[in-house]
Amino acid sequence: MDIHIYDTKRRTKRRFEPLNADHVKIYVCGPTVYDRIHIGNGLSAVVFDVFVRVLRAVFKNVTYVRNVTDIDDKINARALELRIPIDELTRDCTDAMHEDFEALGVLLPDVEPKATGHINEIVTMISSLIQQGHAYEAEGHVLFYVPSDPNYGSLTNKSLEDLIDGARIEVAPYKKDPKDFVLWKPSSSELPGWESPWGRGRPGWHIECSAMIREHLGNEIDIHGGGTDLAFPHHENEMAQSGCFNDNPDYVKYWMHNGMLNLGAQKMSKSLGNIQTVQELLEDHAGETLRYAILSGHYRQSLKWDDELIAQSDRSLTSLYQALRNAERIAGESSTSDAYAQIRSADLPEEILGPLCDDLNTPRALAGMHELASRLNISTDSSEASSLRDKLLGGGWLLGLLTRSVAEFFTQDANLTELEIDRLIEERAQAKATKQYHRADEIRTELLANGIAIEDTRNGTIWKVVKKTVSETR
RNA sequence: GGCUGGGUGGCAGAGUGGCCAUGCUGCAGACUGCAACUCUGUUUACGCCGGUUCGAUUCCGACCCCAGCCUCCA
Repeated sequence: MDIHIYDTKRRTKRRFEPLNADHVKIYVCGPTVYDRIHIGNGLSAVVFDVFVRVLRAVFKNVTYVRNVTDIDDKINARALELRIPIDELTRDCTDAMHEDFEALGVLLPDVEPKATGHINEIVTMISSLIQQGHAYEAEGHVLFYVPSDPNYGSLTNKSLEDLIDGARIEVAPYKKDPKDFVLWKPSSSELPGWESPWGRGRPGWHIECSAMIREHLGNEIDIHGGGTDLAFPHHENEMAQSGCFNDNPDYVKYWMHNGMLNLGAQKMSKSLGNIQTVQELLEDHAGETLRYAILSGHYRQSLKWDDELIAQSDRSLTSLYQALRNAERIAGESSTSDAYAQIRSADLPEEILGPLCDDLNTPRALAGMHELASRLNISTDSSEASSLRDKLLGGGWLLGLLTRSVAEFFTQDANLTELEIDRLIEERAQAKATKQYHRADEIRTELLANGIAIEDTRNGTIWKVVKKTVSETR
């Protein structure tokens, strides 16, 4: 199946043709680790997680690299504030990030390089850029000389004049051109630093990615991803460095950028302080619910994040699990979508894979999931139900949803033990049999007070945990 | 100011030159002892103004509004 992706640089949707169909290479910018990640970071990770699942369903061999920026002035400041060593901070934050990603159903990338592990490669690239006349040393800094790159601005369609007009940054006196950006900067003795031809120092942010891409994927890659807020200046600068280094400004064949997650009318960002961490959201919501909420919008659009979105997502996700439960009744034992990890495109449901291949249209893919669920709910034939269930789970695998068993999903956070619940349900069944409906309703009310809702089916009574509302939680 | 991307029914959110998106919610029925679940049906749409067209939410143009980027950010 063909994949089409919107390419930020060409500003159009293009058919994806890999450089080498036997080996697809994708690089995505991960977070800077100095604190708990927020749900906006989670969005980016989830989006590219789904995209890589789709790539893997279509291509045999995919290498997915997602970096961790572990050297940065904010990290230094945060470590100082907490009075802990810098490497302890970045290690703890990276561990925490892995926990949060896992809760969101994000699989590990093939390689997760850290900037600090690539200093040699960084120094090599900077030296070469200096030699080629694209960079220069000044007062212990090495700067990229922007006017030396005829392609500068071509990723984000910026003219050099516009950049000067809109410049909000103070121009350091040692810069030859106000647009020049730092490749290497000096470190005082108490800051992390490495010896280099330009003295002890540390790399600038943009050069890290150039170096890690080259080290792990080579001089040319198929796809480069990240948040749209990284397009300028981060990716523009990275393109300048790598493009000049290789003399190939098109070393990235497709640029993909996810939209921002908004809290209220504004982008969620650490500098604005309007963030919700994944950790705190997980206190009240299942990671899978958060993932559904993220996928409910298209990845290039900004997503308005609020309690209503989460509540709707939770109800929608529940309806998918309910269909799976129906399937269990008709077609017998069910499994989780994890069982579909190795399945290739030909065996995955067209209803879900099709939309995902069309520039990762997750809202339409979810619509496809619900259409499958509806067909499952009206099905009475066990082989048909079983086939629909397989499709639902296959689609679930692509989206990273339906990873829990039906039993697990409906019994999450139960207040009573299963034994107690079963005993009460049995008592209610007897009350019903003898038409003591008052007692039967009493038991139902009692269960509900403990967060257990029951449903009578022709095969007996089943139960589930009802979600706590905000007022009940407090 | 420049550069991106948007404005769709109560909410979220796809999509299309003429026909059902989908989910949640509301309403009415079926099922049920009553509920719940499920099913069936159903109301309210495409920012504004022009143009092209037999016909535009969808194409073209102007305008208004929103978000992102132009500083660190996913």
